[in-house]
Amino acid sequence: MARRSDHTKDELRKLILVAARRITVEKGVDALSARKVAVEIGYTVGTIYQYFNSMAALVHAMNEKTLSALFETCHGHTNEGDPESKLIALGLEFVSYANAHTNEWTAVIGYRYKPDFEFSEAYQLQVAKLLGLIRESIAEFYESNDGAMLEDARMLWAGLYGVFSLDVSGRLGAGGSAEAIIRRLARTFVKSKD
Amino acid sequence: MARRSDHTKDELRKLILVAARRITVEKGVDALSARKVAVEIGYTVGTIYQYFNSMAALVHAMNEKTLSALFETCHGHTNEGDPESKLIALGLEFVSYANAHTNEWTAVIGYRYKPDFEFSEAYQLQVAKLLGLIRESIAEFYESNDGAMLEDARMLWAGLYGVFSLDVSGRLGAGGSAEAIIRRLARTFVKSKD
DNA sequence: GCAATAAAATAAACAGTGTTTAATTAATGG
DNA sequence: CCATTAATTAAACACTGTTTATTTTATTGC
Repeated sequence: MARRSDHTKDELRKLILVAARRITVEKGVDALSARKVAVEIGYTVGTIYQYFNSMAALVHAMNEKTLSALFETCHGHTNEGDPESKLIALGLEFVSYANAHTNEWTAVIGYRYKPDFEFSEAYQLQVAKLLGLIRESIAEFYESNDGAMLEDARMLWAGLYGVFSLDVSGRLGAGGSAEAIIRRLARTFVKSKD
Repeated sequence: MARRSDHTKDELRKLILVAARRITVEKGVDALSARKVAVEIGYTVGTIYQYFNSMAALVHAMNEKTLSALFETCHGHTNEGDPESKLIALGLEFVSYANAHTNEWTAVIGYRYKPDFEFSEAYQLQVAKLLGLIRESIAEFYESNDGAMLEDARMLWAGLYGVFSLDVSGRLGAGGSAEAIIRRLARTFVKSKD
């Protein structure tokens, strides 16, 4: 069997990504392998490599979609009230998404790319969009074109990132709750702006 | 060759850990394997498994030592001045350690244990000690036995953790500097306490 | 419609991985 | 010195990512 035309290139690419996601969701990103994907879609390993140069590239593409899904979930749900409420709402959305999609999220924050791996434009855009959500929620503290806003947003992003990294990997330690920390983070930040 | 007595059990355990660290430092934790360790110390794979139940257990033991080394580096260097200075000093020590020992640190924050893996007492103690450093640096804001101190310390720990997770894995994004974020984090926190 | 070309898929291989097993050898206790 | 016990090995199993040559099909030009 060779050069079948069961699927167009686009379809096949999508098939691969869907299968990779299913495996990741069910068994975790460590259980993801080219052969398993191939079997699931009824092709062989070689075909996977025609569409993705490496497993890292496949994971990367999958992760980009995960980020995009997170954005779509949060977008809109976090635009009401004062900055503190908005920040908390956003943070809690993040964490609840991370917990509802543990394995996918573990892939996003935990997959170790080789040092020379280059993140795609599309991927970086998704990250920027999430950062944008944070910026929106704190915008009223700044005049337009205030560089401090971006830096504060980055700080908050790092804070949130730390929380759900620790949370998802079970490293928060006894007694620490992601929700409590996020509330405190938002509270602290807003207070500092008085 | 079997049952040699070239080394005592303790020596051998240490040999394994040292070799594992060398490989991790030089090539990264992804290049670490039981066989490579075995070759480096002149034994075979099976022997490694007599001392560690799994690769995860070996990495875990190595990581514990990395945390301990970080603590020793930071301890003492961060006890002068106002809380903001202390916090910044501590954060910068963390990040500079992480950058000077990228591969070891990547192993600490990036190694994915299986969901049922249990962290050792000793390991959790090391984490607690680092958290303790943060608590010390902010202690003067609280009366003794104030539960808020622990929660604030956890929040700051999450923030720092986020910063060097993003930093070490190159995900801070263009223009973001770990140092700048840490300064801002400390500044923001202290300001919220006015 | 048919031959030449290009493209997609496969099969098979390579060198490695974590982990387990039985067999072997050496040190130890009597 | 001999039986026992414990440490070490060798070998195997079922995987992994990745690359290669080969096969088969679809597409193109005539």
